[in-house]
Amino acid sequence: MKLEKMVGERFKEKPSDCVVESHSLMVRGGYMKFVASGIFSQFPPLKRICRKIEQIIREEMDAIDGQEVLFPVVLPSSLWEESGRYHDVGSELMRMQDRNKTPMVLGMTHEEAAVHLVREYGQSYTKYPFMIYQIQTKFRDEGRPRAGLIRTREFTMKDAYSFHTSQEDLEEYYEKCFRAYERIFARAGIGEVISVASDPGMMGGSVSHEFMLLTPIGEDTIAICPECGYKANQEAAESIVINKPTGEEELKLVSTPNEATIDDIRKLFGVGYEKTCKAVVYKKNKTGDLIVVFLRGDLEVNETKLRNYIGEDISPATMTDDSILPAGSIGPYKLTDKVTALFDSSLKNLGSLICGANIKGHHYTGVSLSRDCGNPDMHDFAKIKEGGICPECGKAAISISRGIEVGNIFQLGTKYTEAMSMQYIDQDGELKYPIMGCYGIGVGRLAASVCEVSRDEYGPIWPITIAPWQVHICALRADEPQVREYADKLYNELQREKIEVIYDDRSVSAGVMFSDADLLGVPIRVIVSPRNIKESCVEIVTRDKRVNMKVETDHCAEQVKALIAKLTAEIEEGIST
RNA sequence: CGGGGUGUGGCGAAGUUUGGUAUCGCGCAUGGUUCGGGACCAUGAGGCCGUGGGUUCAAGUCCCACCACUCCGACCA
Repeated sequence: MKLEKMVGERFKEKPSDCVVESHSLMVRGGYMKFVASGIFSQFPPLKRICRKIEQIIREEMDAIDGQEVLFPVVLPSSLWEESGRYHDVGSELMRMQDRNKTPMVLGMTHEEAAVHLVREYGQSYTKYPFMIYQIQTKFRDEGRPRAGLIRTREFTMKDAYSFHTSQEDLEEYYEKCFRAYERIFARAGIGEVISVASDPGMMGGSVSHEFMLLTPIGEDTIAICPECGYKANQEAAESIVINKPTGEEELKLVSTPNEATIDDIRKLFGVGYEKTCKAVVYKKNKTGDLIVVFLRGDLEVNETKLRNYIGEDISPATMTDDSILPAGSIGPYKLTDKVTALFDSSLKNLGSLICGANIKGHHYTGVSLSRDCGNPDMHDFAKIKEGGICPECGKAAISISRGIEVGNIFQLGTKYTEAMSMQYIDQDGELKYPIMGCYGIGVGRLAASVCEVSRDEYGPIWPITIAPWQVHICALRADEPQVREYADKLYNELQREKIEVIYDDRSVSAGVMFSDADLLGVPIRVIVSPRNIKESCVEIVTRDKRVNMKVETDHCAEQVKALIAKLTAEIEEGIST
């Protein structure tokens, strides 16, 4: 490919609405173009990167006996009615009608389609286990797309679905897929991706993992224990708080006209967090019923845990002056029975708390939950925090990081096969529901993630395994016959060797040529110039600046090939087999 | 869904307070001079100032409505 004729253009100025580097570089580098919020077209460089990522995924899925299939983008709503998700899912599911007014949806995930495809096939236990996967466009009408390709509405995703006749078999396959994912990320050049335990959410099932690339711009929060290696998404991590038992004190009503927050209370009474009790109010989305969560003053509510406990959707409720609860003065003692009170385990052993009195501008001191509030049950509703206690090894060593979720895997169980009546006859002639697993990777997000962690101030530094081209020839002063003659020859020679090469023979200044090359991020660059030709040599440099050498023109092609082999080997070395 | 912000040639911005000829840089085209990190000179093309209404002799600028995009938060199967 000649750069001269490649569609898309590269430019210097950072687009005004880019807040993360991968987004800015991919727009500036002519990788993609904005079409609508969360919707992009891809220019050749990005398309090539995605194709390579897809190929890696394909090879690894095939290696664990995956069978590639293709589901439709547009599905009849009736299929989603079968699983019950047509009504469970919110507005992320794009709903529409076809010309006959039949309700249709745009596929945002394909569990239903997968079950639909194989439910006649899978009628006998002898067919199991098997896994089907596709690489295809998904559409999720996200409320808030952001950060370029990190969170889009339309995106390409590899989604895989496995079917088993026993939980043990699922677990064994899950483990195989886990390893395949590690190989995929390593081959894509981001072997540093970690796996974390996650909350399965409304997907159903029990066990699930997310694959996270740690970076400050990530949308997920992850708890890591450096002592024992425990890693979990913050929303799934158990929060453990151990309080030294405190003695009980006399209950006293105190006027606190100006104290509404925990910090106000601590200042007024000169106490630590172990004396404070925070109240956070939520409402059930369906009924509007209020729920108050009480927890120790220094902690925050983990809404995922709360949602899972309640079993339905909730959202934060704002208390106004005419609400039944007085904002800033809500407490467990003498609380109205019109709301549900829940208690976090962080309040255990605390015998003397300062709590809101449920009277505007008043607090009680000396509240004992066991003595005054009927000794309520306590559950884990809090977010684990920096320095918190590790649920695995018990040391107070948890560190909190941000990460991009580049893949996830779930043990689904029989949620979909039951809902959609997929059954097989087992050895004993009994009818049973197959057990499912599902496994996803976002292709574009993975490309953007690599860019995010592998770049410098001038552009991306693509790993050779997913780079849009392997070699970039910069012919400085291609108007000089000797330069042109040699560069043309090299270009043809490399292409004959099936090396992917982008050739820049434009009559532009060296600055422009190098800047464009930096933005394209091709790992190996060959510089042909009058200066080099005079010495019968060329320069071979790598985008990451680790290699910078002059070689004789006659040996250039073989040196390039050796370098490609070396860079590829470096990436493959880190891969477990 | 809650709260902010922004819409002016392809890109980045000024102009809006105080209404009066559409402005700058980059890019693009043509010619010339340059030539190893986004060169220089000259000439030129390109904009119903997000949309619709209103006020006014006159609206990018003031008023009303709408739309789009974006940031923070919520949701994200």
